[in-house]
Amino acid sequence: MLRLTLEDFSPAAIAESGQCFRMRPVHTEEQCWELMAGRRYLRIWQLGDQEFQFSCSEEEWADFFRHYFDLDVDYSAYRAYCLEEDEFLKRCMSYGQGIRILHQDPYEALISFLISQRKSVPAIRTIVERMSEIAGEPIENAYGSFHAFPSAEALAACSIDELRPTGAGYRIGYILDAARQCASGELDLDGIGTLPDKELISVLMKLRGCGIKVASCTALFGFHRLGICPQDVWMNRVLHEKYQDIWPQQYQPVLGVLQQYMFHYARLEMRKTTNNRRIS
DNA sequence: GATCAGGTTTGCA
DNA sequence: TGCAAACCTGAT
Repeated sequence: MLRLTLEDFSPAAIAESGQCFRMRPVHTEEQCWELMAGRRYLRIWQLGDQEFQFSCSEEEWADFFRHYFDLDVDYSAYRAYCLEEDEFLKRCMSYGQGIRILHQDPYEALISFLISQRKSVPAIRTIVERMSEIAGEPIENAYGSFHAFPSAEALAACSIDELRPTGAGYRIGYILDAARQCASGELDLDGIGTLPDKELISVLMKLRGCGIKVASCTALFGFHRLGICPQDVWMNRVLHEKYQDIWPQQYQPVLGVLQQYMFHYARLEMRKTTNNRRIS
């Protein structure tokens, strides 16, 4: 158990920001979240604005989770890219204060975002959870029974019929293809980690079911390429309505981070205004 | 029950 | 090169 004061950290915003699918509120406890990252389990309690308690040891924090939450970086440096006159982005950044771009495992990100196509966040969560139950290693701890994210080898060994109960539908073929390529070494995710952004995206896009959106999400959330901005329908609407279809040049180096604030804001605003599909 | 979902592939002009 | 239809199924 570990207690920390963190200035720019919001489990609620991170869990809802659509970048990961295995972090969720624990409803039986106040201000509490849990997550699986690979085979690691973590529980987080928010005790005050900046006061947190974590279920891991100091060693596991230092070795893994501190980096996982990108806490070695000061996000005010990213927010400083905001143009003085950009009131919209200012509102998004204030709204999403505490968002981090996680250092997720590239393979986990790839599989998760292959599933994400044409699916809502709750549906993706359900599918990932069931996939883990079917092919992931069981994990027992003081908080209950869980399943690790299935390894590429475990997934590759599955048949389409075994994965059908996940509800992933036609995406199952995409998942199996990708898992088999990772397991066989045909696709070396560690190896392509050194490629420049554009080449990384184009290698990922050779996978079946991996178009520009899924490749961009994998690059941003799995490879931490902060200049890459996944353009989905929400971000297209923001880009069109707020930026006349062109991102400000100055934003390019950290557009992925700025995008995350905008996406989070736009998604929750849209939910409120069902009649008027405009973002204010 | 209908409609849509944070897309991609395929087929056809 | 551009566009629409088809794809599976859960969530609302």
